Amino acid sequence: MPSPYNIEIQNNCTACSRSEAQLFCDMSPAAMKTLDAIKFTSLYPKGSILFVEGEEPRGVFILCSGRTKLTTSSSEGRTLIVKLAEPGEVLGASATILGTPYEVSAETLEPSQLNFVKRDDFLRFLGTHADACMHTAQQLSEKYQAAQREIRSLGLAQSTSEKLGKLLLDWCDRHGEATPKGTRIKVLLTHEEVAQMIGTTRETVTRLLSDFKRKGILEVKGSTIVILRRPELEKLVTI
Amino acid sequence: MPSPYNIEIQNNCTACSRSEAQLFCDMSPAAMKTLDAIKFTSLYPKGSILFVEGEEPRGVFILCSGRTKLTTSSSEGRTLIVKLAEPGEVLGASATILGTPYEVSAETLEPSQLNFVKRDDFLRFLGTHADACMHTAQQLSEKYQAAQREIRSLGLAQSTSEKLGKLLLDWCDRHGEATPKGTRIKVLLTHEEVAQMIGTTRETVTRLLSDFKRKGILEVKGSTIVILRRPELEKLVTI
DNA sequence: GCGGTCGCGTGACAGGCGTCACGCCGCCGC
DNA sequence: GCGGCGGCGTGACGCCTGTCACGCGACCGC
Repeated sequence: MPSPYNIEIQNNCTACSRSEAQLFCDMSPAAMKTLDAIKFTSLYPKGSILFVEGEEPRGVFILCSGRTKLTTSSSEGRTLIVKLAEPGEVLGASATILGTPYEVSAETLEPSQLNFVKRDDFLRFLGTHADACMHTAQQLSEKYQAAQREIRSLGLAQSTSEKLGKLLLDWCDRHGEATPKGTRIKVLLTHEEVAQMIGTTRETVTRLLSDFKRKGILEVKGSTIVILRRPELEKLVTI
Repeated sequence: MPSPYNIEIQNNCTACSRSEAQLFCDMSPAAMKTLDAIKFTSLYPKGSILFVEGEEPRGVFILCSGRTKLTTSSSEGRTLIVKLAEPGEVLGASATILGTPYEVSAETLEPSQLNFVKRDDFLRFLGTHADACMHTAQQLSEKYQAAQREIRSLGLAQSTSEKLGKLLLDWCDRHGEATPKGTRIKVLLTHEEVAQMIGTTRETVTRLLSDFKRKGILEVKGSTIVILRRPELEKLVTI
């Protein structure tokens, strides 16, 4: 069956093939059944805004497929990309659990499938399914540790090139494809967005990438980057 | 009974007077009883190191009294103070839950009472007491949100004066005492440590505080600061 | 009393990077 | 084809702030 946005819809968590891999998709059959009953599955086009920083928490979004960027903005309009969320992650959990406003905004970067669970349903779900609660605690622990790494990177880096280098190394490790020449990564973000990930400006990102090219550390072809000399890059990143 | 370090020991969580106020100290009687059975209460002098970034997780520390600083360090020896933990907080929970290395180091800033719970005991405790698991999820949510605020502050601030201003306003709201002249806060950190909280150097902190004094925004007497013109300070902080 | 240590204040200097400005290229709709 | 637009490349300039250096006062142990 053809579906909008060209992605395959998975309507049934119990039968979802991602079960083994993803943290939140790996629970007892009873919990899965309850989750199936209270969730609302939807497809969102690229650029959909799931929730906005400061809103009262309506509930959680479970990311099934696609990628979502989590951002926070200053009153002057500067934006920081806090995290790129990937399938299996739960978005808005902390705000939903505590009843405090969403602390970040969430926007899909690609056409994505998400399961929405209303706040009341989610809290009742956690209260009645011990393993779901435990899974949520694990998810929150991971989110906390990821945030901690972000703090390290933002707070301890000596220079912007260090931050950019670290980001590239991160992407290599998580999405890189090995090639004879080096590791290839596909950057689906604009320079502007890369800048927002490391708290700098577009111009600086452009200049640093040119620097790296000039030094023979990497190669840029359209939206793909090939890291030619990883050791050189690692030398720059001492965090 | 006189105790070491001049603080009052509370050996019994069930009878602890902090019960109502603190998140983790407010659970069902059954859970409290179990917690009492598995915890080890100790007093630590100022400067005690509870755990170090990178260590395998031995378990969690529940902070009963005193303050603890959580830090992370770069390979070059630069240190960032990630958070000042206060009574009622659980330290090391995320690492303990996930079985990953502690992501920060913890060191007491004052003589402190802590309850230690071994990893196995803690995990079993969460598995068998639904409300304890829920409380932990709430704790983790709070820690995550605090980390998120830290990211905002580090990543979106335009200048160091903005970060210092924000820190001072934070302290005012949380520990400030109103006086006729303004809000008085007691800074129990050295300039060096303040610098480590906002990712800058001691000299810059000294200079900025002098600036603020010169502008009549605040007054420094030893380790106490009186904020005289809060609106001025808020104008500097636009995050 | 006195040397050592620790925390604070301040000056000089260099350079990284944010800001502004402009030009180029590829893509899209009409 | 062509105008508009979004994304990228690059130059000039200036400020913030990190770095190094030195001095001063407070406190402590001997």
